[in-house]
Amino acid sequence: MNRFSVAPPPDFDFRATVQSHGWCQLAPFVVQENGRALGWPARIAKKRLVRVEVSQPAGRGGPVEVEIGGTHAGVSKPTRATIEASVRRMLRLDEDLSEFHTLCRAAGPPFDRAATGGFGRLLRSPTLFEDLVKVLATTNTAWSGTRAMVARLVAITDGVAFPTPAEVAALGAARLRSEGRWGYRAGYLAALAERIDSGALDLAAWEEWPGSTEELANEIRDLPGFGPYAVSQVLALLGRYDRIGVDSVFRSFVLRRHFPRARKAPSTRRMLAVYNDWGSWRFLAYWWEVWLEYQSTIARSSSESRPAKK
DNA sequence: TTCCAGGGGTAGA
DNA sequence: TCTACCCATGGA
Repeated sequence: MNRFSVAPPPDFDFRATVQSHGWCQLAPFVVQENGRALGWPARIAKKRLVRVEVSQPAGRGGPVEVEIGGTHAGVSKPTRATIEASVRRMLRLDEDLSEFHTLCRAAGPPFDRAATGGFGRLLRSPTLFEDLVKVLATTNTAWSGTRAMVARLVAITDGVAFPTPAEVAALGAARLRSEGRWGYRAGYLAALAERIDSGALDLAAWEEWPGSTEELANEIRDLPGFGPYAVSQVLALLGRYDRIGVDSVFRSFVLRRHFPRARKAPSTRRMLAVYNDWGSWRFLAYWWEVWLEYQSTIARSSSESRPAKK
């Protein structure tokens, strides 16, 4: 049996999750038209890969269908369990967003639509290591550079699936720089992989962190190359939304949306204060506004490019 | 060639 | 804690 389904929470929306941010565009993810399905090569044993594709054919609230390809034999129960765990992590099927959605309904338009649309689940990678690497690849580079760096990393290591920490560590900083073109980030990437591969850093502890966000943030901040922006992004991927990573997207968006008439850009503190009332849900409130603007941009460009009806 | 991106690091106030 | 400043590097 190479196909099974997973019951999601009633408000789960597959497309909204897949297209929640840029992750679906990064290798080795393959996204089907308009986020209908998401595929990736999954490692089920040291040397064994299968192709996994997930979708939600029945739409919001319907079952998530998981199809496993690239193998003639049926997959074993443990393999299926591994893949289901990955799918749950990536789509955040176990995350409770009811408090955020309650706040969204109370806030009125346009936030109420975040609740009805099942917004708030940011797509993750199968592993936290992969998420950390991808966050590092977003620092101080254009989005096109991020995509290229991640694609080259996959190409020069595993070639198909996202590499393990051991594979990245074995490559070393010099080749990550020369072949991966990770620039000055190459040293950070190699150090991260080595710390995990050697057992000095246990990412499993971060997934189930019992302490405060502050403590977890300090742990992440200890990674070379992870400054305030990257720490906040990782926290959001770990389900902690009380901080907003200040980057060029944040600055330009908040200036445009909340300070349209400002002669000079307000301070970072003033920009962040826009979302203070959202407390532990600041990041999702901010990202919902960004997401709405992005969706309207897409809608506008597609209606402009659509030929006029005769 | 210049400019800048989904910044990081550090010093000094 | 905040600001100013320098640094890095590939791609448009």
